[in-house]
Amino acid sequence: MRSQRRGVAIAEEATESDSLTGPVEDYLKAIYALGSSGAAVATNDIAGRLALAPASVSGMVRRLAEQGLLSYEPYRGVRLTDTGRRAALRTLRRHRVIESYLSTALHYPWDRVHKEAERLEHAASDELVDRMAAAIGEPATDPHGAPIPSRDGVMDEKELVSLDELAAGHGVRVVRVSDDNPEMLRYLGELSITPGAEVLIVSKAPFGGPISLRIGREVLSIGPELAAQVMVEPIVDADAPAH
Amino acid sequence: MRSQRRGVAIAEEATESDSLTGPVEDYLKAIYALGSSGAAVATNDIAGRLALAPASVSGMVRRLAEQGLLSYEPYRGVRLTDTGRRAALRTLRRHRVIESYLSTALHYPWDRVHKEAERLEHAASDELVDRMAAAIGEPATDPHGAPIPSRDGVMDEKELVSLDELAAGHGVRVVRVSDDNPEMLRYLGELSITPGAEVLIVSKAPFGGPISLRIGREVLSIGPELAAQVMVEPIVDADAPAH
DNA sequence: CGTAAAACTTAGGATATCCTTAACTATTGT
DNA sequence: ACAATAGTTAAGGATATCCTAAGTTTTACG
Repeated sequence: MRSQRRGVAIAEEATESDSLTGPVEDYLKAIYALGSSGAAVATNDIAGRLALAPASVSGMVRRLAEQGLLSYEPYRGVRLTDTGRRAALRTLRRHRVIESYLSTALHYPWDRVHKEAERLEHAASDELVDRMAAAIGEPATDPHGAPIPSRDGVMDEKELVSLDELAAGHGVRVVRVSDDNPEMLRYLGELSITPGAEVLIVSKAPFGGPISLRIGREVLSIGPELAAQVMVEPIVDADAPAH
Repeated sequence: MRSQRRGVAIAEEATESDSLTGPVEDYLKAIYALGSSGAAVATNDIAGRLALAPASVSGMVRRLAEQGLLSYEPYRGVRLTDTGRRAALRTLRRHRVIESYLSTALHYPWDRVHKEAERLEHAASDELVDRMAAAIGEPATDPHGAPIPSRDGVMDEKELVSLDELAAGHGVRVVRVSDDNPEMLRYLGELSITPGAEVLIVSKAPFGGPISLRIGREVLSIGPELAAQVMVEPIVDADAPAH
């Protein structure tokens, strides 16, 4: 596990404050997301997620390693360093606070917050993000149910199952949906499948067939592809917390 | 007045929607500001305002002319086209709405809104800016008193005098102060010299001496350099409009 | 365990933006 | 008319990011 440092004298520890470009922040976010399981992240997966050629990722990843944002052993994948993880979480916090703020304070429809936040997250100062968070009561999650990292980079991700993994009969609460497909979000919104909604799985047809759900009095059915995007947890009575 | 078009086939009329980079928007803002008098704007003045070498401006200005954002005759200065003016006013609107929003909705101190807006103005969508403006009641001016262009690019600039141009005895209302010097803004804030404040010019010492002002019950004095940054208008009784 | 497929890297370059210095040219003021 | 001022072109450099093509390493598995 020989370190990669070459002739370059200094490591240029990321200045922490800012100075990260938009694309770099995007790399870090992607690597964070892909590496949540703790394993090293594969070049190809990063390339896939960012829609870039694998060779581009190799190059960028080397630079990020030189900046101390991640550790990198050629052919073995990358892993964020503490500095890199902090930077990723800071960007994630920006993104999600901005999404929440747009939704709550400016009444943005939830299918459009992602795109706007994607641009603003690279331009907003920490102060702005903190003020936004304070103004809307320090929400714990964004409009799609994704947890918002705290100022000092702590985020608690729940273990969740997706709606298509459960058999008929389960009563669940929607916790989170994926945030980057506006059309899907609009559709889910129409169906009232939003974080917090309580859903009963009425039936589930085999071989990729439709899943029938009851939400309040409505009964509707969705395909497994859509169901896979809806993350849920078992319903626990709010007045009688587990244990 | 031979046109500059070279071998390049198309003129690529600015796509109107966006696609302007941050620096380009800054050029347009600068040219707009310098050209308010209607005259052509000198290369050197643009360079001075943006802290660039004059040669850099020559280069950029040629590109902007090719994009149809301004008209440019070498050695004769530049003038914004309608397209260019609209783009400049859009950026100005963004900047000032954002400043106002930060101040009103997020309680930013007025000396810090400029810097934040300077970054956000290049990233915010028109929709965001419009929502911000609506949320704070479509203000007519930003926190420093600068008028906010309307959605469709109309801005009414008043004729103003600066505080150091007036003789003792005048009663005036502060309309506008320059926005880019945080320390000055903090100081003006401490003195309650903010847009809307009513000020009586008590005395004015000659040869660049101090100007003595009464604001409410306070009497204070400031130097001419500072006074030159404070734009005022004569007080007209609000209940009895002029004429 | 050897080899083909998959994953990954390096080499070499293209592109896009914006900026600079140095040297030259045009305009202007006296 | 000519020096001072203003402005221009030429040539190139800094960043930052991406790509294709070709080669190398790892992995899967017969």
